[in-house]
Amino acid sequence: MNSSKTIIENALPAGAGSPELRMWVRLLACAKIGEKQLRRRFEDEFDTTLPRFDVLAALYRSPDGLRMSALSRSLLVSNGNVTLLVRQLQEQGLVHARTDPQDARSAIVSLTETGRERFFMLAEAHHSWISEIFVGVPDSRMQELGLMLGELRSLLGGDV
Amino acid sequence: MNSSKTIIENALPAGAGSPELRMWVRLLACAKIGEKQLRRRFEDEFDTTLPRFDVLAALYRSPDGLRMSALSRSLLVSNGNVTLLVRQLQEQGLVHARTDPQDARSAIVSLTETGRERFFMLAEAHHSWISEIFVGVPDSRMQELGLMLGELRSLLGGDV
DNA sequence: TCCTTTTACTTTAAGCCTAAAATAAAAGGA
DNA sequence: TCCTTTTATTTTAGGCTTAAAGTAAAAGGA
Repeated sequence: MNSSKTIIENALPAGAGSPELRMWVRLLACAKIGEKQLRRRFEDEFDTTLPRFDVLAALYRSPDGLRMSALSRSLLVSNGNVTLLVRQLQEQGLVHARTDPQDARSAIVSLTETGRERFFMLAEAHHSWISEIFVGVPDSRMQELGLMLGELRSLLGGDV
Repeated sequence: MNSSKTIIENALPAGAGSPELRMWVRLLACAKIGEKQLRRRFEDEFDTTLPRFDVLAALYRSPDGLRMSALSRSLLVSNGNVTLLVRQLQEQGLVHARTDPQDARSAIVSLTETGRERFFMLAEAHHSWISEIFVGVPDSRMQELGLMLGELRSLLGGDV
C-alpha cells in the first residue's frame, strides 16, 4: 500500500478523454436513446418493429424489388436476419417474393400494394416521431450535423 | 393508369428529405457500422462482447460499486438485461456482487481485481479500434462532432 | 402489529442479430 | 458431360434486448 501502488490503483484506461472516444460514446448514446423511443412507439401504435419498417423503406426505394442479398447490404444486417424479417412481412402480406427468372437461387422481394400503403402510414408516423424526438434542435444545427455525419458515414464505408 | 394514378404511384413518403430525417438515418448508420466492427473484434480477439465491456467500463468508473438499477440506468438497458450480463461476468470472475447491508433487495456490483485488469486490457484494445475506425477524420472535426453530439445527447435526456 | 404499496431485482416469452454450417443453383473448366 | 468452385439463401446455435409477470424486501400507515 505504498505510493506506487496508489498510482496503479488510480491509473486511467487507455484513451480516456480522447476526442474520438468521446465522440463515439456520444454517437452511440444518441442512437440508443432515439432507437429506444422509436421501438416503443412502433410497438405501441402499430404493433411492429423498426427493423421491419426498415425493410419496407428499402423496398419502397426499389420499386422493381430487391434480391435478399441486396436487401441485406442496404440494411447493414446479415443474410439470415433478412430471411427472418422478410418471412414475417410475407406472412402479413406486406411483401412478396418471386424467384428470379434469370437465377433460381435468388428471390426478388418487393412491396405488395398493401405493403406500400402500410409503409406510407408508418413513414408518416415515423417522421413525426423523429421531429418530436429532436424538437429543440435548431434547423441549422440539424443541417450541420447531417452534413458531418454524412461525411463520417461515407468515410466508414459499410454500404454503398 | 391515368395521370392522377401516376401521381399517386410516385408519391413520396412523409418527411422525405427533411433535415431531421436525414440526420437520424446517418446517425443510425454510423452507429451500426461502428458497432458491427467492434462486435467482431471483441469476439475475435477477446471472446467477449461490447455489452459486457460496457458493464466493466461502468463499474470501473464507480470504484465503490453500483446497484443493478444504477447500472441499468447508466447503460441505457433494461434491468433484466443487466441481470444477465452481470451473471455472465460473475461466472468469469470479473465482477462481484454483495447484498447491500442497508437494503436486502439491492445487490452492489463491483469489479474484482481480475475484472479490473481485464478491463484495462479491453479498454486499450477498444480505444485502438476506435482510432482505427475513425482514422481519416481530422481531429478538429472530431471535436466539433463530439461537441454537437454532446449537446444533442443532453437534449435527448435519457440518462443522467 | 398488520396490511398495503412501493421498490429492486429476476424470470420468461418473444424478437433482433450474427457467424457458421447446410442447401442448392450457377459457372467454369477438363 | 462431369466435377469443382462460387454464389445466394436458409438454418442453427447462441448472445443481446425488451416488456411484462413474478418474487421478495422495505416503507408507510391504520
